[in-house]
Amino acid sequence: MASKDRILRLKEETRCNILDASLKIVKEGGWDALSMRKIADEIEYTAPIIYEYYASKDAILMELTRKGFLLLAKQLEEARDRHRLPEKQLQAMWSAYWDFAFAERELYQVMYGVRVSCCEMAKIMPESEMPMDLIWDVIVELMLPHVGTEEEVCIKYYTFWSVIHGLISINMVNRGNTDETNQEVLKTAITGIIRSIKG
Amino acid sequence: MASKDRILRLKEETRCNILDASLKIVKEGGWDALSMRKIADEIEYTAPIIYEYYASKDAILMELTRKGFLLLAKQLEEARDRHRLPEKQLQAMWSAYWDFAFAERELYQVMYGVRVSCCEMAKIMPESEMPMDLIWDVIVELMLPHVGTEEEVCIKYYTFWSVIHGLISINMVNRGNTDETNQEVLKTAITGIIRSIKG
DNA sequence: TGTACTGTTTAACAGTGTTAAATAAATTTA
DNA sequence: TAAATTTATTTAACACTGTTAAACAGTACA
Repeated sequence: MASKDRILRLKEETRCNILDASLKIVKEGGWDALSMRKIADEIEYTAPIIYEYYASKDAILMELTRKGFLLLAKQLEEARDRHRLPEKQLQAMWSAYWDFAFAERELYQVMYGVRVSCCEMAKIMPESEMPMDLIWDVIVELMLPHVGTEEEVCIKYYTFWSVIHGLISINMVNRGNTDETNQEVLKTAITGIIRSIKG
Repeated sequence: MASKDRILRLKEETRCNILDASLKIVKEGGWDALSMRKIADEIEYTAPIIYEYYASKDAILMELTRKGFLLLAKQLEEARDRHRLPEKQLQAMWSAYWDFAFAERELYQVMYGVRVSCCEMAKIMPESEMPMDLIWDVIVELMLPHVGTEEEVCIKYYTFWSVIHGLISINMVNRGNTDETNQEVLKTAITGIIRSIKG
């Protein structure tokens, strides 16, 4: 009867190995490199065996996503418990959130649907800078008569873009908020930043 | 010799048809549904013909990305030209940016690497709400003694999250900013929002 | 008319997720 | 212990993916 336990333990271990192997492959070659056969190679089995443990590739991604959220929650709690005042807590928590995103970059990607540049050279594409340039100019004008340094304008620009792009991403990937909430968030953020630019 | 022109015109048209067909397929079934054979079906050719016009599938995505940036830039310009004051211009431009993202949702996705929930049920996963709950609570506490409504807290939360998630996405998908710039943007935004919460 | 060239398709390769059938190993039963 | 049954694992296959090479058709030119 103890052998039943041992077998169950072994099964649980393989289940875990599959996740570990997946993450390893992704860390080495990105999410596109992840395939059932490569996972099988890594755990020294053949592909169909994986289906004894997970119903599909999606189920594996799902489990990794779940683990990601759990880990993030844990780190947020730890950050919170390092402080007493709510404002300090919030600051520490968002800082922990930021650190998590880059320490566990692959998990964050699958958790929030951030795809790393589908066509690699999108960054070398001059057209991709046109929207930025247009808005950049208006920010510069808004700061007049003070002539902002490149760094200053850059910070303003990215603050704007982050709010908008973040809100858009969240609405696209997850269920969306109500339209009113979105507009409220946008209005609050944008007018806030504009005020901060004008001093 | 005019026939040469006609043939060139036809080629240009097919080049364009390929893009149109691609976008149509994506709008109907999402980016995963896009395949060379389906594009070929749509333009009533066989798959290898596409390689006479685009070097690879990636090249097609790239061209769509380019068109996206051009369209976005155009709409930003139009928004700007509807106003005179820089602050009004900025507001209109970001509003146009927002509208573009959802009017041309597929283009926005390929432009900025926003993948729509890889494993569809991530939203039904209770763990995915743990990080939000943790931060939610601290925001509520920060607002004390005023007891915020659900809507109020929600707006604060999403304002925070948008800034952070937006900045993270941008850094992951494109080339990153310098660390100092990131930290500056983060600090500015977070302290700003915290201040606005405390009134 | 025959030759070169261009447009287009068929066939194939290597890869993907996934499933069904075949086989090997272990366990239970007689 | 030997046979029967169950479990673990693999091989083979299907339908799909992007991509390429070879075959075929059609047009233009000599």
